[in-house]
Amino acid sequence: MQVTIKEIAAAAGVSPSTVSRALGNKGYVKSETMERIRAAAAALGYRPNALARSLVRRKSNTIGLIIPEIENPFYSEIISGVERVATKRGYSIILVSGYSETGEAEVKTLLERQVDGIIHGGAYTTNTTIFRLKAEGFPVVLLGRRLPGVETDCVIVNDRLAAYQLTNHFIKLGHRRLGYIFGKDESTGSSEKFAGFRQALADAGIELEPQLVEKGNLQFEGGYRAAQKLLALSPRPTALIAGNDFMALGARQYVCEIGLRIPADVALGGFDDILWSSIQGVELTTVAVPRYKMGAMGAELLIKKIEKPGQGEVEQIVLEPKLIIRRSCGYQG
Amino acid sequence: MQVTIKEIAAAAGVSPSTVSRALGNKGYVKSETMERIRAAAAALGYRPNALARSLVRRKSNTIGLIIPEIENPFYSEIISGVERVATKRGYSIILVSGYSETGEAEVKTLLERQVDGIIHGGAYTTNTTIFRLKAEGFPVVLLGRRLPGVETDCVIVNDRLAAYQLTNHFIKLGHRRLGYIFGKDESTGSSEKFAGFRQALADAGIELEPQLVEKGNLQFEGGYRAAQKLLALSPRPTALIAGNDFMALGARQYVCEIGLRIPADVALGGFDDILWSSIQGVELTTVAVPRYKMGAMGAELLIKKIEKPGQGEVEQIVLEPKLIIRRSCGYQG
DNA sequence: TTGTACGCGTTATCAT
DNA sequence: ATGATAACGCGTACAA
Repeated sequence: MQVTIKEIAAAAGVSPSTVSRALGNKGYVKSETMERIRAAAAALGYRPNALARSLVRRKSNTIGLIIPEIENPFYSEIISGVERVATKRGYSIILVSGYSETGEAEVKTLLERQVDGIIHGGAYTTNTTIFRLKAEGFPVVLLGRRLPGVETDCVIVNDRLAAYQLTNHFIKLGHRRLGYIFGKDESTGSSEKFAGFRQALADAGIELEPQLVEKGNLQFEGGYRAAQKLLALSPRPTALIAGNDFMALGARQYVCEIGLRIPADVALGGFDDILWSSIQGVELTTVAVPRYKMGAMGAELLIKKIEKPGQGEVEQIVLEPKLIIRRSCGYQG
Repeated sequence: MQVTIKEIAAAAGVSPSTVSRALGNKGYVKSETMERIRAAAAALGYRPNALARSLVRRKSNTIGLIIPEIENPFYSEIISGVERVATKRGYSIILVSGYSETGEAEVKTLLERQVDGIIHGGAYTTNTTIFRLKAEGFPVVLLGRRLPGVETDCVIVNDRLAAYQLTNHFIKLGHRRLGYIFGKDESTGSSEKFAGFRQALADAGIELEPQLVEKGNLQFEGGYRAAQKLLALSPRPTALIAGNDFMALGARQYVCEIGLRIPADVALGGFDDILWSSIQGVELTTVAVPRYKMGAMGAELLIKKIEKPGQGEVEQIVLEPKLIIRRSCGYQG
């Protein structure tokens, strides 16, 4: 059975409200009775009921974390960052996966559980639920992506710049026929990267042929299939750039299977700098995304919005990407 | 402002309790008033307050998930499995990381939040908190490891068998001088695997030299350093087996760096079959651990314990490992 | 079939 | 410095 504040009151010979004050060190309470209460609480093994507390305080100290595809290790560090900061600031996190496009059900659950705010780890542009929340003034922070048309608080990376730098690097290495593996229409990150890619080509006076762009859906499989199509073209592209490392590795898989060599026959680039990309033999040139930091700053931002509501200029934190040059692009340091 | 059951009652011209019954379809309620209430609720945008509900029901429909090192992608799929099942069964999950050895603080938070049960994704043998919980009859399910001395509900893999099969495979390929990279003392999984390793050697009449065993702490770095030491021995071991793929990849990194070839100069084996292990060029021979399934079954088991308490024979679900033979062991299919 | 009254465990307000 | 009281939002036994 649960030990409640009442039983402590009885044991210590005081009223429940005094116990509440003593344990929460609010208001005045004589240090002597304080002791008695503390002792009784310890003796009985008292554990405050956060539910009851949240109910009366109208604040749960809980934040909802929506992650699309939890099984995708890309999100591991994001979750870690969020968790660490949240814990430090006294918040617990309720984790849900965002498989559905609108996120209707997930958000509903979170709101019913009275979360104080929501962090969304990969909202699609089709997500109207987030839109509504924002309109109601409910604290929401987006990670990695924005919702076009709505100014929402978010922590993102400068995807366009990232893509520009990466593409530019390949161009400088002499590549003029670059295949591009696009992510997903509904993700602003994908569009931003593509924009950066095009810009780099344009600045170098290279015309982009439409058939050099394939969609990969952000998955390993998608990268594999996209590479299949791109490498069937003639003349073959001399380099492939994928919208994330996952797809780049999928492409790599295909390239290896048909016996081509990276980077001799096909150079390869990606985005994110997931752990795989660095290991011997893979050594993928990519753009590092500070995932842990993104999660951590997202949590900081959300908590700030929760605790200082109203004075809400929208904050959009833009992290700078970092080009990581490895063997797959053919560059010899 | 929150829309409560009272406001619906007022809008529909009934009492709060009637609304409660209508929305929860308990007890009798005329279908006509039912309609009125439903309509009012929808019109006002009613959202039940799970906190209040949990308080009175004395059940939160929430489970705590403790994961050591969330940023370790090994746990991604476990989390995914737990999340999926929990959601389907109407439970939310509160995620905490288990950095501290005893897990004292994490568990305290979870209990205060009134979780109905706890899933622990990697309890160390030093964890006395879990021990206490179990003693109190609180629903707890362990994943991947057991606590020696206490019979707890858990979902594990047959680590000993896994190690036996893997080692045996190497022995059959002709290796007699095997280096072993041990995980972590506090993890029963590590000890079990080591036991399987030794057994395989013994059955083959190979004596185990102590210096052929190094500790790797389950991390990439640890694997790297262990390989450093093991490969400095002379004669050099012809094969290395690591307690998990992470360490195996660390070892691989070192092997590559000093210019040795896998498997020609050194064969390599691991455990877990994480995604990396399968990619071209790595192709690590390993033993697959069904992580998603482990999480999913763990959640099923815990919910079962929560909903049918008392009739508690301890259930220990043992999943069978699966040997995955790839290039790194030198076997030519 | 519906309403009344109370309790879940806690905190906050206002007396004392 | 402490205690009585009400309230947070909901569920339920009991009465009507």
